[in-house]
Amino acid sequence: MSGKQRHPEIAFRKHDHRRCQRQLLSAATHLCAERKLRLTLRRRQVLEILLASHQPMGAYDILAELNRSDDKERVAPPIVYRALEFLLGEGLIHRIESRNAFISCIHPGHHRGAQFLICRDCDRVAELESNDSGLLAEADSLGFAVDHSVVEITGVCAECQKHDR
Amino acid sequence: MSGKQRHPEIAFRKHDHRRCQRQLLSAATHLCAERKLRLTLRRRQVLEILLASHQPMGAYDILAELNRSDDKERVAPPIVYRALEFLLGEGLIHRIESRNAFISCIHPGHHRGAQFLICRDCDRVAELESNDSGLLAEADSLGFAVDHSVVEITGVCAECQKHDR
DNA sequence: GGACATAGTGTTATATTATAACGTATCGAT
DNA sequence: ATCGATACGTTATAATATAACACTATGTCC
Repeated sequence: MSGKQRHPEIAFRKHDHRRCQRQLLSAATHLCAERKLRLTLRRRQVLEILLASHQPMGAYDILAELNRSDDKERVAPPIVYRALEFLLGEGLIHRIESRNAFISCIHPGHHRGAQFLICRDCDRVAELESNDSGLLAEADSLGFAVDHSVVEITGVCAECQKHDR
Repeated sequence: MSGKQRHPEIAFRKHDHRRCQRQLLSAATHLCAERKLRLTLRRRQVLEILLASHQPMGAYDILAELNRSDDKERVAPPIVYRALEFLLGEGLIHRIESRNAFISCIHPGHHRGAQFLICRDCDRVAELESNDSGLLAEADSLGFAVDHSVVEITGVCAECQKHDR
């Protein structure tokens, strides 16, 4: 499988996003098949909406997007939240706590907490995979059993700094 | 000034909390005086409520607490949110993003982002002060200008692990 | 010490984010 | 074909947060 390595700062660079999207959706499909899970219509729709960009989206933005396409069916919040819950659980998306928002994962299926650089100008988010070992070691030395870690760094990305702020 | 050093895991240990509280309130008072800021009634009340424990509290919990004491005056959400905003701005409290909650800072006035260990059993929160230099270095190498960092690690504290879960 | 500008408060209303509860539909196994 | 389990659809509502505006207190300039 070629082209699978995605560098962390992909969101901050020009890239063939169509291809990126296709690959990630395909990865999700395979992952669900392997795990014998159902990537149902709603789940796939929500994932596709998130895959359309490397920007975090609020649940209600996703909802609006779902309701935009067809002018017939209107869908209610629980539909979206349930799909998000599933996708989070399988490591296909992440939640950005500091924004109450959700974003597609660029390393689908890796459960271990990622780290995010969030540009406050353009709102793009880079997903890093440092092993924040220093901190985890410190937790360990205090006898603290780590479940999950949230690391979200806000600032201004290189691109936006060029545009003079 | 004696007894000023507070170790990070203080929340997870028995300690003279009355004293801890008194010192932190006094530190806040001095800090506001130095900075020529007003630690008004509402601000002090909210800070005191947060200082009463090392546990994060939601804005509406704080509100309820404010409204409990006197049975006369009822205060509305903006009062609380404004006080919280001030206290956050001066580094007297922190926001725990993953819980939509607020907690008193054990190193008042230090603005740089702290790191938190959050016990999901007892809800106590330890405030660390690692320099998560690895991550910041990585941000830097991507040309990303860091503003603020959120680091929240959820798990089970040593104490709660003893109680067999 | 009165007039002014500013910062803080009080109040109402409302926006935004998230979940409870319950009935219906779909899927997969037998 | 039936059954149990999972997912969906729907209504209502909970929990968190802010907008907007009038009023009050504080500091400061003269």
